[in-house]
Amino acid sequence: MSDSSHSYSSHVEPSSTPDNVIKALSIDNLIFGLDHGKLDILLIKHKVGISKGQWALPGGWIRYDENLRDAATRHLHELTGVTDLYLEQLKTFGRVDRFPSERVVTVAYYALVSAEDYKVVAGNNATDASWFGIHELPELIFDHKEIIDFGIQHLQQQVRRRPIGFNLLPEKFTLLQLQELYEGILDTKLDKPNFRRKIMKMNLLASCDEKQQGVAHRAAKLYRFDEEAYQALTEKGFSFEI
Amino acid sequence: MSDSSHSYSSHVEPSSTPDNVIKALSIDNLIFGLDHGKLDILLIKHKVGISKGQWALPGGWIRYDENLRDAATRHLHELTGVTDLYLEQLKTFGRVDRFPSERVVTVAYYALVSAEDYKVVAGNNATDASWFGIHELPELIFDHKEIIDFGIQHLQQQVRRRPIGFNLLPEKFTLLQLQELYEGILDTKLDKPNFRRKIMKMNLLASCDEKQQGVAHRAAKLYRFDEEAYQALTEKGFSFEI
DNA sequence: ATTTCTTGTGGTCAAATATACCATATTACA
DNA sequence: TGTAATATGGTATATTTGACCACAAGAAAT
Repeated sequence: MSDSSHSYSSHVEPSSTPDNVIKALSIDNLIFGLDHGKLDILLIKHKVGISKGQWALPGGWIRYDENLRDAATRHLHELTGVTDLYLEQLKTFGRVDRFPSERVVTVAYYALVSAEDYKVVAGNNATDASWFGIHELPELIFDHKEIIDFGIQHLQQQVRRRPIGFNLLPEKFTLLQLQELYEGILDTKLDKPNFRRKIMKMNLLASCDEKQQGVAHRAAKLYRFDEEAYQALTEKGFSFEI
Repeated sequence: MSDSSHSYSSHVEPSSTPDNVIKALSIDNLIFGLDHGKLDILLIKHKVGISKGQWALPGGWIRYDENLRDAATRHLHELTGVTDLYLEQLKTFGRVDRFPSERVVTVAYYALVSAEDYKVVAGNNATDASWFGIHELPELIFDHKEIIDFGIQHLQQQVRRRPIGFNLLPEKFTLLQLQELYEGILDTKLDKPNFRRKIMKMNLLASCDEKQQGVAHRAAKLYRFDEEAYQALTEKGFSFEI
């Protein structure tokens, strides 16, 4: 691994900062996962630096010849093993005193994943990587708690207007799982028959012609999100809303 | 004026870049105005540097001891004379090749103003500053056109969900002005009676107990946006939607 | 004073949507 | 075979949306 892949936990010793990165500019990733209806966030522990041993969002420096999203993807992979997921820009955080002793502005990215689909392992620059419930977060470095709070608020708004919630579920899911997802994120109770009708009327779900296995009651049908149908509808001016 | 207030047009000669700023990180402001129902953007011409004589979004470097929004506000003031307005973060643009010869990431901010309320003058580091209709934009430096395109799309989405459109109007306005504003931004035609009812039902407008002056027809009532009422409603879970 | 023109304002009605609640079908498992 | 949990369909009512009509107001021109 080259020097420039060091996560920024090493940055607090200036001499160890790789010189092919943009100083004063970093990336932080906010990865949401869903575990039994509970919203989780992926955190890592830095291996070295002032923040060694402390929990943090997975992130690090940006290389001179690297686009922002590429840097985000790379750090996520190197720190947690998570790959193949689409990161969306959240916001840039730049309070003068957010980083100790130096001025560092960070661009935050976020994504939603099905926790069970992603194996999480501590990468080369992390001693630990794991999921935390949003109500059981440990102490975090810098302004990472602030980034998380902003991200949760953002998620609650976005999930109602864009079909991003599906990313939190496994590829095949039941309508009840989907409903519980929305109830979890939005912190409300929804009427089952009405919810089903609303979703089905959108024509965004494709039936898998399969049923749940091994449940102690009537098995539910499995559906998957039909990305193509969504694209087609979007071009016709369709707008998702829950 | 101190060195650090130089807009980044001077940055292309490295030796002239002030050293109390964060290199590789800049600000750009996207200021929307409304002129006779036409959406405008505020542009400036840099006084020096490689982009001298070319139109650009008003922006520049960020000082080490300066928060992002403060930097945005400062540059806007120094370049155009515009002051007292609330800038919102839009997005960060960081394509590797967006800036010539160096790697510069820029944080874009945006705001909406009533064009007639703001006198625009070229500041110390600009030879020119003026409004351009979004369909009559001149050639722009770097990726500023891309920033504008993203901003317009963002505006069209936001204007329907947040009462930000009012910022484009004078303090006192008529309902027809407001309707034309929405028709202009959203590029649609709206039914007058229905629009009025929808707006009035929100209880966000306070009557000024005044009427239009000097018009060749029945004078319309003047209203103003009731910021306090909006705050109160928001806390009760009200959500603005057009 | 009357006309004229543009805009403000109110009404209505059908269609679409949201919401609440009831009832029943299905099926894995004990 | 029963039971429990879930899927699924029905329906009646309130609310919202969208389209359209008609007329009142009032400033200016004649």
